[in-house]
Amino acid sequence: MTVQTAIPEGFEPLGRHSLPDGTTELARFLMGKLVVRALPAGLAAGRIVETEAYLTGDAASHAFRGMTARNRVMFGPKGHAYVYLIYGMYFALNVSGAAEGAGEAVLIRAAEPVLGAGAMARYRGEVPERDLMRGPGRLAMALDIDRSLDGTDLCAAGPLWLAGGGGEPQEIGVSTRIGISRDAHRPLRFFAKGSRYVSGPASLNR
DNA sequence: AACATGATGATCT
DNA sequence: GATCATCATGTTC
Repeated sequence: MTVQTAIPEGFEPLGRHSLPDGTTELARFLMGKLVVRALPAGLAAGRIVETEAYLTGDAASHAFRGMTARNRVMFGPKGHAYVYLIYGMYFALNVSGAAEGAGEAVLIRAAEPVLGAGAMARYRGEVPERDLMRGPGRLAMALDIDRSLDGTDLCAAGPLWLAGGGGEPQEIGVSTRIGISRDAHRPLRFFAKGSRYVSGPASLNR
């Protein structure tokens, strides 16, 4: 009989077949799902409350000028982690979304801590619980995510994966994306209306 | 609540 | 050499 770390009910990895085709659909689908991380101190998880889609032909996308060493995961099979360094100090977690061969991904911008907030504080410091995962850089810090997790299969129990979540359905708002200049008008950001755990200016979150 | 600024380094032109 | 899919801290309203 195999002994294995127990995964609590509801935190089991999503099957890849359950991920919708289409990266914009994936960005909507991931709202309310869980990001789960196996940390030395135990499992940590957050309920996703904010995502952004980066699509083919999208000048704001890292894949706009084709595949490079950095963005290669965006061109691989869906449901894998694309992790990159931004502004020289922070990491950001994306989920690859396109059919194999095209380069698309969903940026996970913010989440509501649901498990292991104490473990997250080890990497985030003494900040309000609300701010643990509010923003892509903060979320990556809270879950100790860096480039070593680039390419991780998010549909399998490992260091990092996606789970079903559940809980109350969220009302989803749509807005322009944050922090970009090219193709900035496109309505490709999704957020949980009324959630305190969403990042960005209040004016975008209505 | 809104805005300004500095930190800091890989990546690509 | 310019450009960032950001954050923390500061100032001003």
